[in-house]
Amino acid sequence: MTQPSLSTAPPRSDPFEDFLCFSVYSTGLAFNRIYKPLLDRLGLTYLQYLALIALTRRDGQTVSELGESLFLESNTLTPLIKRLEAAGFVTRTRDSADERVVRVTLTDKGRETMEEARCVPQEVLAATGLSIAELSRLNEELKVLRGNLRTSG
Amino acid sequence: MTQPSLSTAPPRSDPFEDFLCFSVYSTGLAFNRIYKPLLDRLGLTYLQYLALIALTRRDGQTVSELGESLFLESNTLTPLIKRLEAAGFVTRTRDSADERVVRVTLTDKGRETMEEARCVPQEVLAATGLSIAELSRLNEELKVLRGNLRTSG
DNA sequence: TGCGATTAAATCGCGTGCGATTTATATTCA
DNA sequence: TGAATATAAATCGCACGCGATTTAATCGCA
Repeated sequence: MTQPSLSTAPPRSDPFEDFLCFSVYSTGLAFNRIYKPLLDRLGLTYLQYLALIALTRRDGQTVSELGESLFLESNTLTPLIKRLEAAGFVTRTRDSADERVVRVTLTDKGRETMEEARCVPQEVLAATGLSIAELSRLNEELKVLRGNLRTSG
Repeated sequence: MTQPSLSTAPPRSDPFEDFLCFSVYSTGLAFNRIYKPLLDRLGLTYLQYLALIALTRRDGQTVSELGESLFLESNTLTPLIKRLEAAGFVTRTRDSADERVVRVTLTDKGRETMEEARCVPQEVLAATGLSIAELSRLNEELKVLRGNLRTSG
């Protein structure tokens, strides 16, 4: 044997090939990298964009209600919403009927910015390179997986 | 009409139902929440665990090589690896042939900890509630999606 | 009524991710 | 050789996520 065996060489292939969790994780990173330049123009981060989508669907939600949609809690959302408020996208007001509750409301600027963001989903869709049917099926499978992970946790 | 129309009521259902990017994002969060208690016992975060897996497959990798596996760069990896070093899991050494390069090597403690982590994948697998076939198919689909996102970015 | 329990948000500290820049080393090629 | 270029890590600042705790308001019930 004048050549070192290829089969004993240290593996240089993807060590996470078979790790579903890593595929989910790294696909999330990849999505973020697609969104970033699109949202930078609007002065939004991905999570801020999600929060504004939720408020566009239903304005005046409480921090907890937003958290149920986003699967996040006040330790993450309170600073996020304060940054959205500081940037002029939303206002935060204590509920007069229950002073513990903070309601988050879109400003005109917030609504206008979400109008400008109308084209974002199409651009992201194109970047996935998948058909609507494929995307839809993958989405359903992930929602099942997420549900399973959440109930077993 | 004595009752307000249901169809005009503000939607209270999941506003991200049809967002694949959100399913990926939130499934990633859900995975992290499954891993956290399992890895806390070992004194590792999820990303640290991934880095040690990569090193277990091939020890002595450079920061850049690790980055290729993890889809991350030195701005994320350098602090990560320094924390792993401070915790005694790895050593960092400048490559004598090229002093720009830093090689990361598992310590005995690092190898022992990864031995203790052997059972982690099974526990996560169980938490997914999916069959091996389903997991494998989903994994392949996500890898295609990730590849598409990366080439279009 | 009042006081203990509950609830909603906020706060704090730490570990990612990442754009932008900097530092140190190696390479290139006139 | 040596100055310009390229490359590998490191550094910096900011925005998440989240466990743990705190603060403030409401509820429950004797």
